[in-house]
Amino acid sequence: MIQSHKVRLRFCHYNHSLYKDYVSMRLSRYFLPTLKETPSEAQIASHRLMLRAGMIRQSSAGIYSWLPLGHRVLMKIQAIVEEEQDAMGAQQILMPTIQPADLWRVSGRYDAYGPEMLRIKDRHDRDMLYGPTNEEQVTEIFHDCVRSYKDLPKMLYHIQWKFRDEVRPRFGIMRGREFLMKDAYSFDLDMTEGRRSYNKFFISYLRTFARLGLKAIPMAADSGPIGGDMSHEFLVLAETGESEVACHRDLLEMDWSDKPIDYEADLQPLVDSFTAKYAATDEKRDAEQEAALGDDLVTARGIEVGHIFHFGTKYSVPFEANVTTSDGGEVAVSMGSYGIGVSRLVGAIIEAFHDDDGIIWPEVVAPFKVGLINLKVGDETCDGACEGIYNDLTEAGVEVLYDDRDIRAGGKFADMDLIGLPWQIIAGPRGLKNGMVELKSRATGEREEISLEAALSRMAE
RNA sequence: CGGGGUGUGGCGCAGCCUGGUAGCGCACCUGGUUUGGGACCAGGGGGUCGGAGGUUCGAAUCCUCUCGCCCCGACCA
Repeated sequence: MIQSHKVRLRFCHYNHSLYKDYVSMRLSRYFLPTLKETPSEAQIASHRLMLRAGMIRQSSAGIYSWLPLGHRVLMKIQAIVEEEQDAMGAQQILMPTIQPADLWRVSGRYDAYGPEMLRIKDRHDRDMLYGPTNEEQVTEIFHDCVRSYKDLPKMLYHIQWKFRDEVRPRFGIMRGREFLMKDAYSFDLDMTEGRRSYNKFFISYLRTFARLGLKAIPMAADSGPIGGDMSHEFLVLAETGESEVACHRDLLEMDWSDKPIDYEADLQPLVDSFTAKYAATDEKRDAEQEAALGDDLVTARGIEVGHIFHFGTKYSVPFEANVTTSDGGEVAVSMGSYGIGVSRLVGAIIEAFHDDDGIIWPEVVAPFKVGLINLKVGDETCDGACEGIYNDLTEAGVEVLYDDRDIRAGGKFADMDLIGLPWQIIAGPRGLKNGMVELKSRATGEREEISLEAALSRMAE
């Protein structure tokens, strides 16, 4: 019943790295506590649907447990983020969630950060904190381990739970206090080299979000103390976005999901082709430029899913993260940091893909590819056909969620639409008499009556 | 952190104003009838009404304090 197949995803936020086979499932055994009614606290679609689809449960304000269905999606998103980070040359590490306050005293941020930082004391009465980010930690590691310009450039990333004690968490996991984030850090000899790293992340982010089925628009962001043009936010357009944004229509048309990128080539022209076009978050909008765009102007609401930033020597100086140069001198390395809100992406994807009946997962992150509905459990023909479909698809490497529960058809349809698997195979006694099943696309709602064999080969493609 | 709201079984809610010992729908369990878009009948289990103090013969209900959660705003991946 449970068989290994080619769908492999990596778990990485545990103590050891391991590969896990994602398997098909029988709904009668699956932990999927769906809700018919909407919990009153959920205001926006993604929050509502994640609770109703049994993906998450709230623990306290802005803190959630991830149930099997939600966890699967989260891990799939994480796996795609990892693949794209690996592809651009970043290396995965894993830093702690709990950090010593002393580390943050070096950069001065222990006092600067304010009540958003969750502060803890250990049994020895030492000041600790639950990390809201990891610049200090990674810079210390770099300081300890790297001496020479010959070791540069380096790009390190990790995917870890972070905590920011938001005054007002909201929108479910979209703005929780605890959240899963990919953050990466680049180390270069100088700003010029730093820009090369920055550009790699810029392009890599376009690919990552495109692969997830999202249109994420890079928009100039406040670049802080360093100034210049080396900070961008990536925003997904969605009705329930937190801020009003505007951009050139052309930026909506980009699709990087299947374009090969040579990360060692000069990426500047590519980056320029995006940054040249107008794109602004609400606080950066410019009425004059927008008027000039005319029909090419698009305004919408946006969800920030990524942020890249070059900050030079802000941390390398206090941590003395220096390298020797080719002429025997010594310089503090030039650094950048690059974030992707992994858990937030789950919400962002749902905001972008849902209807009144439920979620509509893009296939790449769908918890299962196919939902198999047995319309008459207990009927020999139906049970036999469904077992066959279930086993054949699973063996072919297709993830199937088989609704073998002995409940009414309406409940199965409703649950399947709610959890939003891309395809439904509906098998009932009526069609099976002639060897036919229904294949329904969740996205279009289209249903076609096709032979059992055709359904199998279509899904196994 | 300012402003507002809310807390009654797993979920959604009524009861509170006008105190008399807790109710409805869904879900759950049992039996039966049903069975292609969230069935019906009968029976059943589950709640110290967020917590503490007070008023009273008596408090879900009135008073005081407190905690949780949600919404608007400011702030943020």
